[in-house]
Amino acid sequence: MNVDLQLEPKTKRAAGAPCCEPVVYPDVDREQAVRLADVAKALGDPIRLQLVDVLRKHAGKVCVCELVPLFDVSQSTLSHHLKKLRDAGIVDSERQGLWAYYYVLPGAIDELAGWLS
Amino acid sequence: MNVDLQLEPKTKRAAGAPCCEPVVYPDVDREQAVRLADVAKALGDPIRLQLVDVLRKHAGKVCVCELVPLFDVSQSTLSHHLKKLRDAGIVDSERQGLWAYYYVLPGAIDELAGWLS
DNA sequence: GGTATCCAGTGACAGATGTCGATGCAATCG
DNA sequence: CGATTGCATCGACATCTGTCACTGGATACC
Repeated sequence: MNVDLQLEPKTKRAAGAPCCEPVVYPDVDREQAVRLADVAKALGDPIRLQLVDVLRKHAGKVCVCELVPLFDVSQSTLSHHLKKLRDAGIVDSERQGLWAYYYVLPGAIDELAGWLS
Repeated sequence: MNVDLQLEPKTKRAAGAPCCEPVVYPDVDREQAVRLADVAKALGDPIRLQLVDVLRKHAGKVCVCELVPLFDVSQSTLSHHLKKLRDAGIVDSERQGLWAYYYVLPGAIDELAGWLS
């Protein structure tokens, strides 16, 4: 790796001529980029990232009432973040009487992890 | 994996008593979460994600004039996205006469990739 | 010097985001 | 039934974000 092709000294193009043909193209198409970016965006907040971290490491379903005291935000704000993670397909929830239990859906994160590696 | 500890039926707490003690804690501290979230946020836009994809796959330094025609946005918008990636420490640039060449800084992405895997 | 080219920055603007308090709602307890 | 509890949603607000047209600075050519 690190091929580092030497920067060929481009000469100024002739007046009116196109600058230069693109020689590189995206490997991921637009559609996949939107999917991956959606997941990355959902992880682009420290609270949401820590939420996912807690849920992943716990390897089970965690009650919202255990999550709220871990963060320095109001309960409604945390609920909002959990909804964002749900909308991004990263987590899902399950009602059990009064309580709601959250857990990670492994698939969505794996696609981003695969692209990053 | 998938231990799936059975959801113990919590009984309603006594009036005034705290709901339940948190038994799970984040594995990444706040500081690391901010760093990781910053990188994820920078990747949270399809154009920026494709930009990084192009730069990574090309394994070299790519001229801005090659990047512009790949995307359906104005030059100034693309420059704005490149600045965001620079600010996040994901890419850096190098001037060569009139042209600017961008390339990926491997480190920043690796930390996020490690956390995701 | 004068002109053309590449690219970063500015200003503007609509829309999204993070946050809170207040409210709503279903389930549970007494 | 009435009261309480856990959680989602609403309304409001300030801030951030993505986009464009325009400007400006540096470099290269004639």
